[in-house]
Amino acid sequence: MKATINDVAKRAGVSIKTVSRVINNETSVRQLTRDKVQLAVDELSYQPNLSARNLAGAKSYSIAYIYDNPNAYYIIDMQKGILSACKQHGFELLIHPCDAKDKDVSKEVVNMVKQARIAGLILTPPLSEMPDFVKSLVELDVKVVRILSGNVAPDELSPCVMVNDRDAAQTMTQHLIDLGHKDIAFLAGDAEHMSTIERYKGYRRALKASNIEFNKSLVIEGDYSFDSGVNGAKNLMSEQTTNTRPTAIFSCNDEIAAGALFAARLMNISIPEQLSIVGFENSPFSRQTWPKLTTADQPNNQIAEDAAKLLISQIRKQKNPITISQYVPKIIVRDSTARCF
Amino acid sequence: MKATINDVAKRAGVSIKTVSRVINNETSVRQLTRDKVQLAVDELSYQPNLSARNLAGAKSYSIAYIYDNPNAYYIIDMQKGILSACKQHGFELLIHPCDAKDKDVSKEVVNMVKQARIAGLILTPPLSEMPDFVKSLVELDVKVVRILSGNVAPDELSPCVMVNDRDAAQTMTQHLIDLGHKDIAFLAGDAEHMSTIERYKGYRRALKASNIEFNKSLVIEGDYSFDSGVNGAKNLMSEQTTNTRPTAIFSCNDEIAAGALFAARLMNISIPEQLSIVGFENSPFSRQTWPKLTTADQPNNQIAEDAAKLLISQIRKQKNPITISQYVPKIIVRDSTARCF
DNA sequence: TTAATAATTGACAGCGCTGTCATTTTTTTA
DNA sequence: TAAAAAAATGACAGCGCTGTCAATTATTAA
Repeated sequence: MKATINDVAKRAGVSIKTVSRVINNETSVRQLTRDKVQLAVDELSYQPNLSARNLAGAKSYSIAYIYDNPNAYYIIDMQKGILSACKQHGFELLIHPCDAKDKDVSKEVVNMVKQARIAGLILTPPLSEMPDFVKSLVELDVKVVRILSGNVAPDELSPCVMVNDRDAAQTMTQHLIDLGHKDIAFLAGDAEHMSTIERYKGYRRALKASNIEFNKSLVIEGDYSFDSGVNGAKNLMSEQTTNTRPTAIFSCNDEIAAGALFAARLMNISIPEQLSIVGFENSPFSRQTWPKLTTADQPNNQIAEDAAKLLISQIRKQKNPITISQYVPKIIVRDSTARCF
Repeated sequence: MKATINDVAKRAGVSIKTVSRVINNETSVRQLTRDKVQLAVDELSYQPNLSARNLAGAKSYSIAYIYDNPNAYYIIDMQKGILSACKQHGFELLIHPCDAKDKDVSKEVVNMVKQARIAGLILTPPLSEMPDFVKSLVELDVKVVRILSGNVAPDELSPCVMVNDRDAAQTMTQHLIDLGHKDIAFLAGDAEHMSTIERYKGYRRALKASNIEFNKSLVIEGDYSFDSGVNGAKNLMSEQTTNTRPTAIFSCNDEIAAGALFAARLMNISIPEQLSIVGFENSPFSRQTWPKLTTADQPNNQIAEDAAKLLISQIRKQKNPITISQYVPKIIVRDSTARCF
């Protein structure tokens, strides 16, 4: 059956406590002893019992992934990355979906953390962007790592893994500019989301870099939904509009872009001949629209694994763990963009 | 801080063991005592420590959700349903993604179950449809509940929650027939998946019920992918084809349908005027295609919660738990179907 | 070389709960 | 009514591990 720490101790000819020291990577174990123990561990393919550890120690070996994100693909990817880090370090993962809009989220999550003796938390947008929420968690006896949009962490509350949407958005906009577009519209996601803000900044920066005059009427407020894309594009492209009609549309995510595509179809505007449209996120369905969407992809799996590792090293109080990784999403050019007519 | 069983015992004026009996719903506790204890439990909002339980008892309070399904929305829904049942019954959920195509899945999962002292497993397609895989798990000391396509469980290996794709597919096909279609094609998913088989049976049954002659050349083999839909529809609708060209296409899922939509666009066939197309699954993007897809929706959340409850009652060896719930997906009519021209 | 110091190692209690079995209380039977 | 049977309760060990602190061994200084 399953080996216990006792079996390992006997086999290695040392005390239980010494085995415990080795598996916990504590100092003050002679190398010789350490090797002996490690050998026994390997031979018995021993794995510490998480329940016993959690029960006995002051430490906890559980981390939780708290999420509220409408995008299932994102969550699944994150989850997989986190799980993989957990497996590597002998941690356990608790999954906790919640509703960011609920005014009691904070209380609810705090309770859950207290109840479950959790060592650390991973937060993704939009939860990671809610300062009060984050603060109430940081004040507990848990480590927190946030995944966020931006170049620099917004505060010192916790280490963060940053996704540089700004640079990606700039590159994306530049792609449009390189195709000869000058009248490039911006279909925003939820205004309070950092991803929207960052993508907007990147968009502006690209225009500026190419000396293209910014036209405020080409920026349409909205949210991260298909309908928002439909309405935004209608707005921009309808016959009655008094604005300059854009020749390209930057959408804050793929859903918005899909909405814009839908609207274009409605108005008999052919894509990409009469209008270029780009998305952001590389959701699976960005390959299943007509035409397939040019979009930006981020390695969510990797990001999540890094975040989890960062969290675990925080928990173990290892060296200098406030490393803030930065990822820049990569542009994927497909069929929804073309040279300006 | 957090209340322990000891606190409850003191407050209720009974022994620890009696509290344990109450919270485990054991018999042979007088109603009066039970009430006293329950009161103390409520007052202290006591929740048993899972680690201690797992460690002390022979029983385990962990169940695992093993999945391998490309559809993230499906997994997230399932997960949420399971989580909700777990919370209600004080169980813990382990998440374990795996790769059904890997020849060592079975070994890998078996190991994981042994390692983690898991009381039960929830399996969804395609894992739930792999007899050898299921068998190797059932032989361990764990309860298993499967979620499957069909009317009746394929075997006695474990209790199952059945999703009646057949009836749903029949209704869906009938919808097409009601619109005057007679030449209805069938774009299959992976041939070995029960969902494909069941949906096919429903399709055939609907044709038969309306005395429509079955035309084998309208059935196209494929898999559950966008590309499969593209190719299938091209095949069916191209100019050179020698077959009857269908006036409607039944696709085994929304991705295939989206592919068919894509192909139709390529071939300048207008939907739904010249061709009706239906999907299956009600994935979010079925609302984001042009035109929006008529599809079939199933209450995954509820299915998952039921499956988890069934599993937990199995674990507790309660009464007669081999209840096999049956769900019939519901047709959602949108814009991709129209009366036959 | 020996005493003093530092580095390793181990003995033991106890985390919060459940299982076993003994004890007490209640109910039934004669 | 007492004795026997059944039901309810409790005492206690122990699940596998970690924390504390004492004991042992190795290393350094004198």
